[in-house]
Amino acid sequence: MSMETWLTTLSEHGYRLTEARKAVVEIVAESLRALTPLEVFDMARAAYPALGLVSVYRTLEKLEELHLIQRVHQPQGCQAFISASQGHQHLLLCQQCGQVNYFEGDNLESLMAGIAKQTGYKIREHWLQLFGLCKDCQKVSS
Amino acid sequence: MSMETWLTTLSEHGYRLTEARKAVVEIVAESLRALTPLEVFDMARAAYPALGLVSVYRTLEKLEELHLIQRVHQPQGCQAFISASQGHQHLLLCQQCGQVNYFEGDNLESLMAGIAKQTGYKIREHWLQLFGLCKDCQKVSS
DNA sequence: TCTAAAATGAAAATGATTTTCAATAAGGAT
DNA sequence: ATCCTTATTGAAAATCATTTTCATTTTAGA
Repeated sequence: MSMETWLTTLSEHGYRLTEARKAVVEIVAESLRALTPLEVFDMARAAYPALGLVSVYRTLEKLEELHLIQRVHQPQGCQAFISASQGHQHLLLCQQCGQVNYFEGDNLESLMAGIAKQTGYKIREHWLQLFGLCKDCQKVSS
Repeated sequence: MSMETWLTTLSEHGYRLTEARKAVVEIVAESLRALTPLEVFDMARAAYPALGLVSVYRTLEKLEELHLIQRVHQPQGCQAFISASQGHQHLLLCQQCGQVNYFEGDNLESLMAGIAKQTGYKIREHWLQLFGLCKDCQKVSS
């Protein structure tokens, strides 16, 4: 999804299109890896120096609320965000360069049904994330 | 695993057995749900009122290093810890009462092999967590 | 344009975690 | 049992990320 789609979505939900928001959206929508609020701040200030860190937090909050971005949980921390490619809710992260890939995990249904039966739980949500090395980083580190 | 096993492990790794540590270990080893440092602090002070919050942080750090506990990631936050039942690295959490269950996810191997083939990634680690309602909480909330 | 309301950035407040440090306590050596 | 080295402690201060407050600016619809 492109920057323009995000801006339209923000606008459609009654949020105004400001310079601060455009700068933040531009960075996050285009990034291939998960970024922390501070990283977004630093990168977005290149295009809009007056930007305040507070506006980064506030914009990320709204983008998350609109499901345009999602929080990425990692052993090193859970403050980073990445574009939320609709439908593909599972992540594959490169431990070297941080690049994020999405994949579908349909085969999980039978596993979850089995667990539900075994434990008596009613399962309502699941998280699956894979960590590894992308094609490029395998070359470099080996 | 019992409190005694944890204390023995700490000792075997050169860590001293202090009252502060015993109080923390007792609470965390016995808990069926993930606890935050502050929760551990409050609960452990019942047994050892002189306990400082700093010692809770330091003890949790060591228990994690020894793989006796693991951090639990949830939409609400990622500061809580639970006993790390060896071998069963996957979690099943009740969204109502917070109870944690463990399960094995062997069936994942073929899924991961498929993703690796598709994407060219070398997968080195994975996280799988299920969220839902335990048997008891299904009764209550319905 | 004009105007009401949303959004801003700076500064202060908050909350969690980490560091510093002098005092204490654990546990191996005696 | 006692001593002695050193890990560990709790309190206070420092740090760091995030949130709140607030006076000012900007947006977008009238």
